[in-house]
Amino acid sequence: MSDLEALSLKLEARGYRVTPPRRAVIAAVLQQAGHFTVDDLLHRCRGAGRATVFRTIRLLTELGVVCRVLLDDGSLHYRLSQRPQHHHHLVCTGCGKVQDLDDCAVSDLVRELSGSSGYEIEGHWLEFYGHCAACRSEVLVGVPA
Amino acid sequence: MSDLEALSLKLEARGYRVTPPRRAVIAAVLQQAGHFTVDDLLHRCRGAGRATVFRTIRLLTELGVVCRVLLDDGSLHYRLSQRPQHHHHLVCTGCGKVQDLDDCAVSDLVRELSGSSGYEIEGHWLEFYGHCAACRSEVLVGVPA
DNA sequence: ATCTCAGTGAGACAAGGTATCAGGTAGTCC
DNA sequence: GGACTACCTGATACCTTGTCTCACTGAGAT
Ligand SMILES: [Mn+2]
Ligand SMILES: [Mn+2]
Ligand SMILES: [Zn+2]
Ligand SMILES: [Zn+2]
Repeated sequence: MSDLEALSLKLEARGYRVTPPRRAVIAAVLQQAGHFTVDDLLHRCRGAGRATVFRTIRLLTELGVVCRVLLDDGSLHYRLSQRPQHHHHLVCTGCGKVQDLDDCAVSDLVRELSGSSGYEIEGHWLEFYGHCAACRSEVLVGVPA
Repeated sequence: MSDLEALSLKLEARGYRVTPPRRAVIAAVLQQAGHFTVDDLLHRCRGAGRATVFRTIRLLTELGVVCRVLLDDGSLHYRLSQRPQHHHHLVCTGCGKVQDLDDCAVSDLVRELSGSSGYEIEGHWLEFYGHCAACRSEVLVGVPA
């Protein structure tokens, strides 16, 4: 079964219709290599209007099919989710490569904070930025000894 | 010395002129209770054009006078900084109250990740969301026993 | 007095996203 | 099959959060 079929079934199981525009958006998402904006998608996806692309991305986000990636400049990108559960990202600011982090690194912290702060903590944002090994060695090549 | 004077000196020390529009923006910032948008500021601040308000907020952010607060919906607000150093926030999604967290809770984590991931980690975003004690007890009042 | 340059505001522009609304179409019930 | 309905669609207007352009101003240096 193709990824597209699998996602179609997932939508149908949730009561959503799998229409040609939605199929087009999903296909475009599946073709994206790394993280992308809705505009990227629009350029690679004839067969769905702008509003529908935004609506479908929102849908896919709610279903956990894509995840939102917050870049260091504050802009939001999207990305085909590699993990169904809650997780965070390590983004290379050189090449844009994204590493999904296995587990939520702050769950202990959240528990601790819940106790000490008096707040009931219900959510958080966490993203890391840096340079991947490949981009680091590239930089080194350019630097005189 | 008033806060306004102190900030004026800080600007001058960095080589910036303290002009009436800048003074107006700073005064408006000092009057804000919690976090605010530039639009909030514009409504409470005659004496500076929109572009200047944005420019001044950017300046104050660079100087560490205000900090950016990322809300759970992804929108960016600003806030008079209570701590000069790098820190994170705990935001009440009920009343909007912001708690500044003393230290960066993920610095150990960053070090650990730097080793295990092969990335050189240079930055991160971290914000927590929840309900403060006051908002929690309010909710309880509304809930039937 | 003149020069220079940081700062200014009006307004254009841009990105990213939502609201509106008339029209299309899939599925359902008879 | 025909009628109904609920979902879905795209064009378009609109909104927010900024940045850019550009002619102008005004402080301060010489
Ligand atoms: Mn992810
Ligand atoms: Mn802060
Ligand atoms: Zn890289
Ligand atoms: Zn609260």
